Amino acid sequence: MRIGELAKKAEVSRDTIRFYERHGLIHSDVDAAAGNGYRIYPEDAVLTLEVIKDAQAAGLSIADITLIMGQLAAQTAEDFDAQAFLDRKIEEVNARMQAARRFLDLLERTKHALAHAPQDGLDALKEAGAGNGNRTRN
Amino acid sequence: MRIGELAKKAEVSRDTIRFYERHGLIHSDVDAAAGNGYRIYPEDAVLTLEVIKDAQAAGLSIADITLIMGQLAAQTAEDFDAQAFLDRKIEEVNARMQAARRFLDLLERTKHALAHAPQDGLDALKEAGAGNGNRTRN
DNA sequence: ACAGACCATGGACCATTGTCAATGGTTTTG
DNA sequence: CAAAACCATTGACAATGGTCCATGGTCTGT
Repeated sequence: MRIGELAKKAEVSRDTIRFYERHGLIHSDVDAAAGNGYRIYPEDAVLTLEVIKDAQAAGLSIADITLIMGQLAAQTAEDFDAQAFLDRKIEEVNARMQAARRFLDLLERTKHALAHAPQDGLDALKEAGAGNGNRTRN
Repeated sequence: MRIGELAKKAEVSRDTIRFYERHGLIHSDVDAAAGNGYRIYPEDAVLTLEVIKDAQAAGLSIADITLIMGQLAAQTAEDFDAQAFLDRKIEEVNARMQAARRFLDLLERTKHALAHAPQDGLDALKEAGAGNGNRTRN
């Protein structure tokens, strides 16, 4: 499909697609038959773009995602590196999710505090870390 | 405490603390007694910095965090706005966590695929979205 | 055939989130 | 007391993740 269709389906801008392509995250090839220089993207590019969104939400950089999407394909034998890399990323994402969970709790406590005692909505923030046994410190 | 101590305790750089302060995320006042222009930070700034880290991991921008940390304190009566704002942020964080969870699954499947059949570690990526009933599309 | 929508390429531009360097003063410590 | 470590302020620099613009070609509907 052409870039506009892909952009619409994946709900990203054409420019974003081109940006990702420049960074090796997705690929296309020129429509040789048509000879107009237009690029053709495979159907699964939609899926790829959605995975990229998820990866970004998980806090990974474009560079990381490129490694995962691309370098993994080119496993010549350094699967050790790939495994280690994946393990590191998995840990990172887990850590980030735990932090996000803590923050979500805080937001919710703040919201309820605000609903029940509007005069000091900051109490939840002030007592952050108390009341939830989740925090694993250092 | 002074900036260096805070930086050490919260494990961020002095410059980061100053950056946050310029953006209204944390506050200090000049040590009037000493008269040397040094700034003094309250003890709970350590906690504040940790909350900021969590919030960032949850995907919030400095501007958002500033709103939550600061504007909430100044509830003059527009608690409606504050509630709505919190609700929006809570939803955002939830969405991001779900995305992160999806991506984490993908990473783990990729890892196992790589361990068991090194010749095509990309299979997990290719079948992304299949096999996990989590995805709520559009 | 002509307007309006689409495409490519290249480079400029932007916001966000810091980091670093320069300059000059203060405190601590051996 | 002198060096090392700390502090403040200002402003430049940098990486990341896009977005926008200019230019020029192509396609599609009427």
